[in-house]
Amino acid sequence: MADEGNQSAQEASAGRIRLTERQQSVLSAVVEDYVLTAVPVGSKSLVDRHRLDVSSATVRSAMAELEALGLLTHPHTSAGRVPSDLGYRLYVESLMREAALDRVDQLMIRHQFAQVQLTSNEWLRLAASILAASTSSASVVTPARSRRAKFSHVQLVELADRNRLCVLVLGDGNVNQRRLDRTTIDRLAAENALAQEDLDVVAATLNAELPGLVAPQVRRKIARLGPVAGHVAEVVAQMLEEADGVGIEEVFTDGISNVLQQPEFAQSAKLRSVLEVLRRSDFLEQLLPVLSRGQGVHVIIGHENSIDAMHEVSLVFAPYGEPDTALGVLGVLGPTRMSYPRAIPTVRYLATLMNELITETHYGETHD
Amino acid sequence: MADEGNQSAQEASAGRIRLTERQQSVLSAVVEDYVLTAVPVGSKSLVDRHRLDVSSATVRSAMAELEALGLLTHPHTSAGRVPSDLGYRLYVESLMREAALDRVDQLMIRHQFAQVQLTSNEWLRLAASILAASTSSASVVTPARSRRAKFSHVQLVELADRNRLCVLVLGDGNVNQRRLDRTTIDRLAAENALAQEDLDVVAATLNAELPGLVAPQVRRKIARLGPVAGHVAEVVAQMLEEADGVGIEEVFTDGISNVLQQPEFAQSAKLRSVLEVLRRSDFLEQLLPVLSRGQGVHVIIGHENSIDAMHEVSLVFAPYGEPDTALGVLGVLGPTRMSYPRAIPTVRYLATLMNELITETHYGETHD
DNA sequence: ATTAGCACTCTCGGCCATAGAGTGCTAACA
DNA sequence: TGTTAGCACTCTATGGCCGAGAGTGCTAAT
Repeated sequence: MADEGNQSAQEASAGRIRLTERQQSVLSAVVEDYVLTAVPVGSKSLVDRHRLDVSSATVRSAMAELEALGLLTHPHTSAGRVPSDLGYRLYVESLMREAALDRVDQLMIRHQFAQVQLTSNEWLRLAASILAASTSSASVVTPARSRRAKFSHVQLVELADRNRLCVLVLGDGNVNQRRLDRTTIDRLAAENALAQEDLDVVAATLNAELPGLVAPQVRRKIARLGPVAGHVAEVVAQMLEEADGVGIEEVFTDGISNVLQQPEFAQSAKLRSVLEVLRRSDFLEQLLPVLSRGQGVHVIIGHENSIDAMHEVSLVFAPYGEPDTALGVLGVLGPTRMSYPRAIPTVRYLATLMNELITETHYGETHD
Repeated sequence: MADEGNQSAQEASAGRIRLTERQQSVLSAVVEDYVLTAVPVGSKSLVDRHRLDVSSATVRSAMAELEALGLLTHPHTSAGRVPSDLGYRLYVESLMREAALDRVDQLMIRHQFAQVQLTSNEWLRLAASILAASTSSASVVTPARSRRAKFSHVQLVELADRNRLCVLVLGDGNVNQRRLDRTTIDRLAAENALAQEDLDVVAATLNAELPGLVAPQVRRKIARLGPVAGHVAEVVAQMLEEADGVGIEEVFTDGISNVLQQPEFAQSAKLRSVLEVLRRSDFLEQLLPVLSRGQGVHVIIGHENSIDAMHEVSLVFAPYGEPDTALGVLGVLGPTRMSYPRAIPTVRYLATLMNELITETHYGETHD
């Protein structure tokens, strides 16, 4: 029930597997115990913890069946059972009872956003921080960006000396800035257009001509804008092109130390490669196909991930924003042995919350 | 010779210690070997590596003397010697032969900055990335910020629906943005001033009245600006106040996995607390006193750091920018066993480079 | 279908012995 | 007097060994 895209190429399907009542409850119990303790769980301790009214022998045979189905594994002959990636998958898809996020948690989260008037970057930072804290995992949040940046507004600002700043507001509400380069400055100087008043005139021209346009359209207009405005429009076009290419380098991360804490990453070498990937763009490209699969929370467990370095971790994340205007991703990264029943509702809630913030949907002060 | 602020309260002084020629070369050799191998270095292997034309017994006695002075330590009776924090300090201050950064490295770094037209945030990101890569440590870069944010320019932008964006350019060239809150929007709506033309008028008013002012001065002017402009000025004042309080939450970090790689952090628990500190503001407060001590590279080794979690790491960093207008910090964080002869020139070079970028000093295309 | 019983397997911790690295000391030496 | 060779000593690291404990899988009984 957790996932709407469960038949995808990369999220292995556990759809075909039919389990008996008993197998289901044993698998659930194993997953839950293992998530909690990080220790392979044996038949004896299982019946102790979960008041199953059967003997350990019965559980043992159920475990053997589950292992034959590829849902559990055996670290070694005389150890307890550990869920396999497929086991987690089945658990997430059909065993886990998923509830909406706790009312109290919802309020607490919402409260933090209401607390301060934040700029959009700080929303992202806050979202990352909340995700990390309330799932005890690492979190990742990307800004919501339009796939094709549109011009909305430009402003040119006089700074000290010969420095002039170009502030560009995009159609999705994001703001980019860049200092004008020397050759552009020279051009402006040649036309005697370095003073703030002159800059305002240039900006006004662009603001009249360019709104709604994407980079190539701006480029096509450059010739018609005259030498000065045209030169600035060139800069604007460059900025739009850059904005198109990205959404990647601006990733907000938090809670890495939460993951370091987990016993499976005690010998830090494993996490190292994961961090490496997190920092680089590869990993977001990995998420892109999922974005196209639309709304909802997506779960990628261990080896389901196409990136080798990510074979020991799971991702729970969701897109937010609106596909046509501005789209971002947020989610958490933890060991495969993470608490999916906790992570999934949290990610879902944060995604809807960010949706609201982005579209400013909360007309009234509805605090729930 | 490395440090201009070596007599500070927190950087323990090794100034009083006089060493014989032999002691000096032994200490240097121990530090250099240990930095390289991470293994306690014994008298025998020392004479082998560094063609010292003395016997191991001689080295042994020198080592014993250095240990008595508190410059070397003994993990246990029959292990080799390891430099103490004080040992590193002495090495850094007077033994290490410090050269400027390699010409080739300088060019490579400069080339990367010249490569693309970057926005200022991407400069910071790039600086962090370069620092991390070329010192194999974690790096930290904060944006250059004025301690008192000054108003320079504001722009109000119409977005979709009832969303209006306030873009504020500060005196130091930084740009902040914020979506106008509901009550401000209502106020504008009441005065029928939601259209872009009306917004431009409001912005023009503010741009005429506020340039150069800091937050409290803006507050004092609010009453005189009329209902609409006054309300926006209120928002501007808030934004200025926030900008005053910070410089902290915006920290660019890179290369954490470099540090994870080091054997001393193999069992990740140690690094965890360091990361925790890095993420939080405490650590920058720690650096603030150093900023006031002025230009130059500063080194804080292990226990010299007042933060407990940092007792196993060293910091090498430098301020950049101009004290009065915009000031930032950049540097690296690594195990105390880091290569100071590599880190110090690199940090120094990056600081001067960022200085140039910030003041746009490179008038010509001087590529060296 | 479930369970009790049992033999079997494997890990983990402790223990011991050994090898090796390195020290500190002392006595000889230049 | 500073340097060196030699030597006894100490401590770690490694590997082998053993026993305890946990857990399984199988079988026979219910």
